[in-house]
Amino acid sequence: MAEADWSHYRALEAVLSEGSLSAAARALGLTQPTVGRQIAELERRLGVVLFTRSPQGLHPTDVARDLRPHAQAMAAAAGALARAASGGAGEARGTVRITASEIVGAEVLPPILARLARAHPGIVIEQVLSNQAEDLLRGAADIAVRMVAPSQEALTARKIGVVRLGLYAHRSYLAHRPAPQSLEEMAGHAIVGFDHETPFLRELLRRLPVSREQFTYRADSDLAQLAAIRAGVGIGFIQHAIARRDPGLVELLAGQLPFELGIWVAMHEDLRASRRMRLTFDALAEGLAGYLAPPP
Amino acid sequence: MAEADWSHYRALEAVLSEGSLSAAARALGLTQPTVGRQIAELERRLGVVLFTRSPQGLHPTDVARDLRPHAQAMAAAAGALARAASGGAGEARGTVRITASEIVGAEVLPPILARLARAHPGIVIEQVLSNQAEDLLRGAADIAVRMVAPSQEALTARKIGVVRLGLYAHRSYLAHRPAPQSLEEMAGHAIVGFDHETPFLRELLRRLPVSREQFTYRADSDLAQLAAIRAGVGIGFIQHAIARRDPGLVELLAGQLPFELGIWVAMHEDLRASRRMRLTFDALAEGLAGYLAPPP
DNA sequence: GAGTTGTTATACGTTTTTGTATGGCTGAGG
DNA sequence: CCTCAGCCATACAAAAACGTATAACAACTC
Repeated sequence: MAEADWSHYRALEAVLSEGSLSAAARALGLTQPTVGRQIAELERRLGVVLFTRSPQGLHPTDVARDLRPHAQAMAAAAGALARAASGGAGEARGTVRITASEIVGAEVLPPILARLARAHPGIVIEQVLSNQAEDLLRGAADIAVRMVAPSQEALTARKIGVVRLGLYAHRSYLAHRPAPQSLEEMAGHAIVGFDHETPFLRELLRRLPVSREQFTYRADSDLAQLAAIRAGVGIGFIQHAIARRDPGLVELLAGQLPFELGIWVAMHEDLRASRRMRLTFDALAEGLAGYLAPPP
Repeated sequence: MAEADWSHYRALEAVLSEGSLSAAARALGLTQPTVGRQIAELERRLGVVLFTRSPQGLHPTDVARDLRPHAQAMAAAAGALARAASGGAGEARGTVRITASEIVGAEVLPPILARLARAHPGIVIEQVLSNQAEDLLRGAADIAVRMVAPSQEALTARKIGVVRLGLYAHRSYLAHRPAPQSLEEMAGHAIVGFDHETPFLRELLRRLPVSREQFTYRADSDLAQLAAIRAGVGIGFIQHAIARRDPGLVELLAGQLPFELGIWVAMHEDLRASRRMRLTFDALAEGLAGYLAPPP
């Protein structure tokens, strides 16, 4: 089996991600004929048809779909390598890629990262906001802030504490609908919730007398949900510390529905050797601990 | 940060593995000036010094050492990609890479794989014999036979059963030393054991009244240990099913020291879509079950 | 239906990369 | 001490890859 050029794998990954030769060429800083030739050469080397050509783009074959996770793993590793090289091990300089949930990344981390940036101007932060936790080992990110315990080995993880959640609605919603006074009264209300099944959602449905049909607003994006609650679309869960910032939000059934999630910071243990990784890890742990501490 | 050519990463991985530009060039099927230029270009792009040149080869800097795991991750993913492309998903054809311990790979698997090869001549088997279990997710192997429960997510694992171990020595050893009749009499004997600390070794030391100093023969290779016991060097643990094949081996303290290990077959769940992967997985599971079943 | 924007495919000149052929250097073995 | 085998660096010609320009086609907008 003739080992193919790794550059061709990169072209494959780009075409699979972007959906066409032209788009992949733009993403890679190359031209469309070049990417087209690389794909053709790769097909020749592998002895496999990867795409069916069409004027509105390429259509990946089953084989190409099978190859995609491997190509993405290569891309993740390549990114991790470039980041690792972006600063000497002993310097507070270089790039650090952080993954966190959308809520945490947009509502909680910014002030923490701002302090870090002031203290260490040489550190460049890249944020990846997603609810998928799968990618620390693959190198898609260096440090993760997660609401589930990191189960994987070879990870340095620290549990920071727990975030408490409560049910909230905006005044504008409560102007039309009386606030529920008990769990039972939730039955008729509009609820802002998730589109896809998640462990969090299953736990929620187990404890609340609501049905899926009551989720009158659904969005995969937690930030969109938060915005929807703030806009008065319906009732939903918000972290207390975030809800407190908006005086228009009213807590419902206070104390009747205790809900909390653990919060962890994790990174690959190999990265402890790097000063900027340790600094960022510690800044996140310390900053999140301050966020969790109840206000005076 | 100018994204570097992935081919240069490949050159970096090869130079780190092989130790010199010339050796890397041979491994890659290129020439020494080419690899040298690629490394120089990579250093320029990353803005980092990777190697200190010397007449007896290159010496990697600290930075290069930090980059190595990422480069290896890329190499593993590239290999997995090439294997995935080596046969259509629906065909019993292509390459499958199996990792197992040395003992299992050399003593147990061959007949199982021989049956598989007869039934499906299109499947090409690559074996990696090592005691490190870390590499299924990274793509360094497709299927693993392991003596520890696979803890990682995204893995399809099946527990086959348990292998029972016993203490054995060869007749030629017992000709000079009387066979121990109790655990206490083990104290003076020569023991064939492991060089490095392993979970297995710690468990062993906990249960046996022996000290590290009694390990008169140490080897990291389990196969070397097995050969040493067969040659009469000393006493050691062997799987019953393997020991039974050599009439010169005598079991010691039979029944007094029950020792067993679970055995699992695992692969990444993405690979279930491939027919040759499923076939190999099932052949391993079935063959190992037959190996574990006690003879009539 | 004409025009715009998207796509892939092909032809050709140029740039870049690669290989071959060197030379110089160090360390091991006779 | 000398030779030999390993290594890296450099010079130059050959080969491969790249970009530009262009054609052909589909879909969507006006």
